[in-house]
Amino acid sequence: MISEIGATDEAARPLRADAARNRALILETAAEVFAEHGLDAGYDEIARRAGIGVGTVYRRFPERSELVRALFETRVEEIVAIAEEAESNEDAWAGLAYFLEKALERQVVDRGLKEVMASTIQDGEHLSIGRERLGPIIEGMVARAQAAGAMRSDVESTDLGVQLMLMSSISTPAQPDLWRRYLALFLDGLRARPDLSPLPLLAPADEAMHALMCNLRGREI
Amino acid sequence: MISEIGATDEAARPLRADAARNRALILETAAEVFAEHGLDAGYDEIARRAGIGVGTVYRRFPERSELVRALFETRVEEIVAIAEEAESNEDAWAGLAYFLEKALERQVVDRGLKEVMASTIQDGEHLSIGRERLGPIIEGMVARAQAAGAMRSDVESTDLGVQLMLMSSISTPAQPDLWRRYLALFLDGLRARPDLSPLPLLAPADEAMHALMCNLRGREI
DNA sequence: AGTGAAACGGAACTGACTTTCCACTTCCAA
DNA sequence: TTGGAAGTGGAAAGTCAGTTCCGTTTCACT
Repeated sequence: MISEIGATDEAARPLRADAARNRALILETAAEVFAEHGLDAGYDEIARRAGIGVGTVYRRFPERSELVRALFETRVEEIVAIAEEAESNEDAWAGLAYFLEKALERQVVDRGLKEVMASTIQDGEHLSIGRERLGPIIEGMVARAQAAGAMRSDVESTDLGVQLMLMSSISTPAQPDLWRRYLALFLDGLRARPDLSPLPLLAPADEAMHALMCNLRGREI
Repeated sequence: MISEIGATDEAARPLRADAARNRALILETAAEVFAEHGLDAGYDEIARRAGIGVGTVYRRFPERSELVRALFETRVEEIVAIAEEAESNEDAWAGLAYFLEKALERQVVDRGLKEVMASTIQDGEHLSIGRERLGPIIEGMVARAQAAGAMRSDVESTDLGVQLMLMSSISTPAQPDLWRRYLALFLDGLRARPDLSPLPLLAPADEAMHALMCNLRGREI
């Protein structure tokens, strides 16, 4: 309740001009670094690229999770928004395909986002956003696509989650879009067909899916 | 060309009895440790579990790659043998499914093996085994399965390699066999169908597939 | 302009791992 | 049985990334 300049978001005391400038610089640089190296990237790499001291980064974001939250909250929201947009498509199958494509477009090029999406539940106290909201939306679309006879009836929404995370690693410098090939293949396998035998085993439960996602990129919690 | 006891494999000078005993113990223990933690597991963990000193492990296997080779050469051969067995199946589609299943059964429970299979080319000078021999066999089966009209004609053998590596990460403590579900789904997507649109993009080249596999589990080279 | 609080940079510290080294033990051949 | 080469265990040294600390600089307010 004090002044106007440099007050970035949560606390009440405004930052000094140089501090605010550096904070913005850190966010900008960290976005790049996390995209390349994931959420475990060293603060010193961020500092080096930003041309500031490590101490400055630590002072502004003593907890890594604060930095992660500041960077990825809106990115996760964006993906939720994509899901909501997809949901509004009358053709649920098309909606699902759209969601998978747009989500992958984002996750493939940003390793940090991929890791955040793989957590997005009780990650400390942060980012308990994504999956809780995404889950029900995907579930609804899956149910509608199955009811419409477009999607085989023995898949569940967690199956899509698992495959989404797997496909988000499929990219090489030579063929950055390679994931599109496997998305197409996956979607073909998802279609309802008269002659399919039912899938073996149960679809993973939500927590199982989460555990799996964490495994996929070494990250704990 | 000297004696008989304790001569383990390559060099000519035999090991002393206690050294030979420890070497066997190291191999036995390292197999476990690598299966759990992958090829980068610390020598100290191996030593601790074997109840010997770290120095002993370093003296016997100064280069990690020697240890890896000693442990995994036969395991890789085993997988090549599975491929050859699969190849002998008149029904190429069934052969491919058999190969994927048996290879996954082995890779899923052994993180070390998974990593070795992801390299198996110019890994130092070692283990230049697997893919060079596996590649042509899979290619042949794919071609035959396509000629027989069982498999869609727009997939290639490298597509199978990519998916094999991805699926080998799908396992949770609660559902260790979960990969079987996604293998079934993948195979369904692989079947020839009159109504499929062709897959987008080119299948990855051999080196692209290799680069991808390395990415998948942080391991370089 | 002057002053004190805030912020800065980067050297120093920390702790986890990896590797080497060496005083002591074990084996084996004479 | 004994001499000495081979082998052993684990402490010490070396690495390396992550974090803290503090002398110096910058800012904002008077």
